[in-house]
Amino acid sequence: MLDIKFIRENKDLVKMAAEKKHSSFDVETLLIADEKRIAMLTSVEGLRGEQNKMNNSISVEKDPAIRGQMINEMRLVKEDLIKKEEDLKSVMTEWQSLMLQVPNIPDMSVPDGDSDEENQEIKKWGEITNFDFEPKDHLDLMTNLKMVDFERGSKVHGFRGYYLTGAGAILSFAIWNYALEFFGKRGFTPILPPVIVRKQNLYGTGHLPGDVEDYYMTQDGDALAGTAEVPLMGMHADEILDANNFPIKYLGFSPCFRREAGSHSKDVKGLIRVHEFYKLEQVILCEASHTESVKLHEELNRNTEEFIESLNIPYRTVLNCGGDLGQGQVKKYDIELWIPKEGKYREISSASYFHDFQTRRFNIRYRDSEGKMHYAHSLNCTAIPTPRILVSMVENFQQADGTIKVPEVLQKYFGKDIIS
RNA sequence: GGAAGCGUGGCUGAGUGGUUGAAGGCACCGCUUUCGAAAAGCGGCAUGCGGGUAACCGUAUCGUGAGUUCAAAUCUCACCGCUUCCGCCA
Repeated sequence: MLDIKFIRENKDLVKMAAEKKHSSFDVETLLIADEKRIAMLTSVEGLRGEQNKMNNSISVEKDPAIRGQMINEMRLVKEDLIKKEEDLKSVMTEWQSLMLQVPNIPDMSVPDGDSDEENQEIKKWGEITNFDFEPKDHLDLMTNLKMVDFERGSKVHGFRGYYLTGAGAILSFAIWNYALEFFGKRGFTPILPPVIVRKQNLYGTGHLPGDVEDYYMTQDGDALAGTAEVPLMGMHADEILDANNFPIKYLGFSPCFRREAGSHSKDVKGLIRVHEFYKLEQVILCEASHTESVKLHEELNRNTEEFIESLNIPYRTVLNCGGDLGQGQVKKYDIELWIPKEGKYREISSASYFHDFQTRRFNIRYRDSEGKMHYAHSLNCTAIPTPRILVSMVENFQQADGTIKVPEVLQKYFGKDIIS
């Protein structure tokens, strides 16, 4: 959500934002609705004013005859008011629905482009793994080592179902424990949030109204969150935060549910694209300063890069193009890990900042040192997704005999240095 | 699942139809006093929207939504949330 005043004063910017994000949103439609809204509001408020004034006179009037006459007069005003209020309400409904579709303004540094194919590589780390044998893909490797069971996974869950078994399960716990320690050292408070969330939280983060098809819903109308970002942001909804605690840093750990509607032909095999997975997610709330947002955005992304570096997996970082940005995102980096068998990098992390786009929707505010109220800024970045991280880990660290070396930093959590 | 109660500003807590955006207290911010501090005294202190250069004016907001009424924090209904008791259960 953007400030309507800002939209009015910067309609060209909003128009450019929609174009850059390849959104069909038309700012002119909103501005017309807004003019109507203001006109109706002014007229309704005028009538209400009249009513309030008269009501005050009625309440001090002692003479029953005069009083009765006044009340009768007010009946007429009320009829008029009811009609005007109905008109206002329908304009408001249209206005609100349009307001929810306004895209946030992307940063100047965001490149043009239609899809993830046009994201710009800004960094490459590590040597691409060379094998003196024919490497296997993660399906074969993990199935052979009984780390994963896709057949029974789809028997029980259906398409995209999987079981992590034995070493696959233990390795996941090792990663989670290591990540908890790694990010804990960087000032993040670990949180286990609820994942069954009210829909309003998805509106808050900006996932709705855009992506309705992507969510599993319960019979009570709640949604299963696709990321801990949702409950972590909802956590402070309607609160006035103490600015002394900024930046607030949370490390959420949660199951993540994605219907993957519309991606049926993509990544049909393996652990890249699944309906449920676990993710550690970094979320930050900070003061309303662009500079601070930018600084923390770099920091968040760097945290995950350093985490991957400590695992010694080759990666690259891309700057996402306009068409690959979410509605509320100002700028985004993706971190992609090298997948040897596919011969390409695959996304495992996404770092973005939103300015006050989300906090406006969630009504998360704070007072500055002068007592003035502001919406906080929000940011988030994947810390580590499992099992997706396993794909590149097992493929990169496989050996000729089909066993897998455990990254050094994980060994103390995994208990062994080889998966065999 | 059954029963009862509750939901007011940053916090606490009055307020059951009429000049109530809402008493009192705490916290916070000024000033007085003090060498300084504490204490005390005086004053200030909600947010959104619209208008105005501004002082300010109008309007809305007492969990949410609908309703009754000339008028709702106050009455009615629904929903949401919380608390307590009983039952059930991982």
